[in-house]
Amino acid sequence: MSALPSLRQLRYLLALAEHLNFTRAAEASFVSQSALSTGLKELEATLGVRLVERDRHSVALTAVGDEVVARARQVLAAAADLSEYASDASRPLQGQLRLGVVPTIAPFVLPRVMPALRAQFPRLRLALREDLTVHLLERLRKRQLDFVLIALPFETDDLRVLPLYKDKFWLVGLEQDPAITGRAIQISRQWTERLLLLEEGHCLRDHALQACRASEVASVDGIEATSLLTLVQMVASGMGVALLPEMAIRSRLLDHLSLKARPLAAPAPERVIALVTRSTSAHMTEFEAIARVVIDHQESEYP
Amino acid sequence: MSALPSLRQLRYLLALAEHLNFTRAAEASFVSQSALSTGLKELEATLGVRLVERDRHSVALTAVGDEVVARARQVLAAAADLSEYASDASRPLQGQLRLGVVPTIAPFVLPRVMPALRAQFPRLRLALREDLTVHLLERLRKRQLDFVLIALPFETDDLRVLPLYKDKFWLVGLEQDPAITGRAIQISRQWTERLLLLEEGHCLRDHALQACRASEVASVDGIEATSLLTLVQMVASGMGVALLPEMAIRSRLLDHLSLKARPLAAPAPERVIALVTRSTSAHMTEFEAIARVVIDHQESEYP
DNA sequence: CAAAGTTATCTATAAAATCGATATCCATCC
DNA sequence: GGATGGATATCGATTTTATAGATAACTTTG
Repeated sequence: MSALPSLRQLRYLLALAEHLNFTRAAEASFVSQSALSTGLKELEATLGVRLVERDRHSVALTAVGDEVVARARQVLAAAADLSEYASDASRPLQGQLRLGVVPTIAPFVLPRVMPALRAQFPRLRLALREDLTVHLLERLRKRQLDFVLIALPFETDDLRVLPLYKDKFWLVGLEQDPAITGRAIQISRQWTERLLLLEEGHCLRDHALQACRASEVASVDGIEATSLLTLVQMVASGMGVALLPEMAIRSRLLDHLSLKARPLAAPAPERVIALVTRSTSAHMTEFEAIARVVIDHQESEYP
Repeated sequence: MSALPSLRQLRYLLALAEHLNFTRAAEASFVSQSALSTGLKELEATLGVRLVERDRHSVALTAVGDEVVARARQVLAAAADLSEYASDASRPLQGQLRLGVVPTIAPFVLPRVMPALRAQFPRLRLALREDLTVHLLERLRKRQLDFVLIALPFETDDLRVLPLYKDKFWLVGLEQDPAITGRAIQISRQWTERLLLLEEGHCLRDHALQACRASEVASVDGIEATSLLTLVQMVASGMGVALLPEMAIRSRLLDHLSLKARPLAAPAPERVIALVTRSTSAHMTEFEAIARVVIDHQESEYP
């Protein structure tokens, strides 16, 4: 078996992959251009394969280089997590951690979970970030976040995913909407054609489409909502119906809006709330603890 | 954030964890004892934490040390996989790979799968190893195996698990056994009390017990079989009944034995055949390819 | 065709890892 | 109690590795 590359060499490779320029990559790594150049040359020698094409005037990764970069990221992240774990090991459940939450979960989960966490782990500081799933997962991989609370199904490849609980979708429309009758609603053209959606990028949009077994819905005049709040407002002004997660309904989002909400007939489509972290995260203790608290503090008020 | 440890230091730590003796760990790492000693001291300095207790006359890992060792293993395995990937990248689907298969799967899957693999990838050499699940997974983690074919459910934490297909359990007993009647058998005391099992360690034993919703079964005179073949022979000599995977039945294991086999009533207990590898494996292409072939060559003969 | 920008290479130097020898510690044996 | 064997830590010298700075070679741009 060939010798292992050094972590330093892998760092150089990442810097180069980011800047695609030896000089600037060297600056970013706080070494001279020549150091980075020889470092990379050695890396290619140890691996016995060309990682970057330096033809003409531009630097580009080879196909193998691309994959090696991805793997190098993992190796370095795991090493950094090891280091972080070791430094923090003596004092768990305190210090600052960074939690990302998707906008279609945050407003319904955080108001209950955050106070509970503060009460249970007074020395734990959680920095919050609200963003789309893809962005959160990207930051998680880059070690800019420690945990992420999202809704499955979602592609999470090599991450540690802990499903917490299910969250069914309900149909929401005007009180007088004739398509919304009975105790449980069947999927029907009567309302899927009037389905309002969040704009592209929100997982809830995709989940709603999956629920209707449609990849495309003729969105009403091409208008899409930018948040659950605006989505509800659009329903309230009679533009159509929407599929909302049960946790949103239970949070009294619809109060004073002359809307009605009904569960969907079995098998009711649902999303799964899950907590995600890197599989090498330094904070598995906190991960488990937060998961526990989120599970124990689900919305329980009925509308 | 603190600096990263070097891979060399992590290797020293692993050697020390294995030998629990600086001198011998140094020998195993082909360096002098002083090199390993200072290397380890530096590692503890970078991480800012004590990893080994050197009190009295013996060396022992601290709690943090234990976890760091586990993480170091991952980091080094990922780095080695990166290296292996890069070296092999130019020529996939050839060369030697090592596949582990559990004894309760191997005889029914390999006779079909191996020829198919040879036909499809003539330049791929597969070294085979038959062993219990725990041993196979251990070897997989140590990079002594590349892929492992096992039956779920099984604890596989950070490994990459690809479920392939389901394999239902059938009840097998003497042809004249009165407990085996009708088209689908219910779970009943009538036969669970006479259930014969493989010896401790075989996943099939645990799966059979789960199927009967019992953690303990009064094994007949404490006698347990060491392989599926001997298990069947024990059933044939009237010692009791057994739960066998459908793939075993389909493989004509029972021919000429005056035994009968019946499926269990829904929800029929089943195991899931799965292919497993390290999440950082250098051979994802081959992993997918082998998975495909295994799926495409299930047993299809009915008994 | 010069200017600006890029990467590779060379040399000297600085940093690190390593070795071999030795100091130190500790349990045990006599 | 003192010698002994087996262990780890430390020291100084040496080798190996990484780095900076200068420069060459090359490309694109103006």
